[in-house]
Amino acid sequence: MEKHFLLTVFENLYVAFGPQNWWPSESDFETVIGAILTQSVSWSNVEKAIDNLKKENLLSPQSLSKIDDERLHALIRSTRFYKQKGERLKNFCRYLVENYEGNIYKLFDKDIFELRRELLSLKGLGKETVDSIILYAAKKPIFVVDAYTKRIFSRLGVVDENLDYQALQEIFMQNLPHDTSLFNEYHALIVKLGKDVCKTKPKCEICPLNNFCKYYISKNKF
DNA sequence: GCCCAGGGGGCTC
DNA sequence: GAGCCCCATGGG
Repeated sequence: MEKHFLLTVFENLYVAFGPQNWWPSESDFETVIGAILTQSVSWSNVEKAIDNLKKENLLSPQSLSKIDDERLHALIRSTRFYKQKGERLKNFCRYLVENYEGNIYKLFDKDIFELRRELLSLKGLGKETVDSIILYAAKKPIFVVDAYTKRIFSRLGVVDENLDYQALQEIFMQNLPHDTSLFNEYHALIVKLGKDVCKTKPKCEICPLNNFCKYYISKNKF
């Protein structure tokens, strides 16, 4: 793959959809909470939960680390696996309070890969969630991979559809400048394209990438 | 009624 | 390491 290709795709998406303004939140701590709550659920479900937490003044590491389970479950029920997610939130907040005085910037103040390893060691934080936290909350340049990334770029014919997370991430990291705002906008645009166009049943007619998508050129191949 | 979301963990083989 | 199941709401 030519290095220029990934930038060309980005430019086409940006022209078509414009800036996505991720991550929608009032604070970097809120971004972390959103990253955990949005695991396998649409963002509209997450907004309700975050609004609930705000209304009750609970959106802080100190409050969430010691909140009653039943109460938390009720507030974040809209985010699907709410018992698991409740525990994940409390786990993270407890860790933050005990090790960093509840200050995420003290947690973030380290090398990008050291931070990644540390976050990955926390239960309930996998690769995608951790990379989202690093990119959108800590604002360090790491490329976030998700199911849409795999689906879209394998259909474009530039990556193997069986590549794992790490391999796919390396392709983007090796072929793009390590720029936080580029990675921010690129991932958001991929999600936008995935949601609106490139679903299981794609709408190739309205896809801004259709002139170089192999799926579009020979549909019966897939 | 169906489908699937801005995943991760645990288990089996 | 891959394949499967579990979790368990809401919008189209």
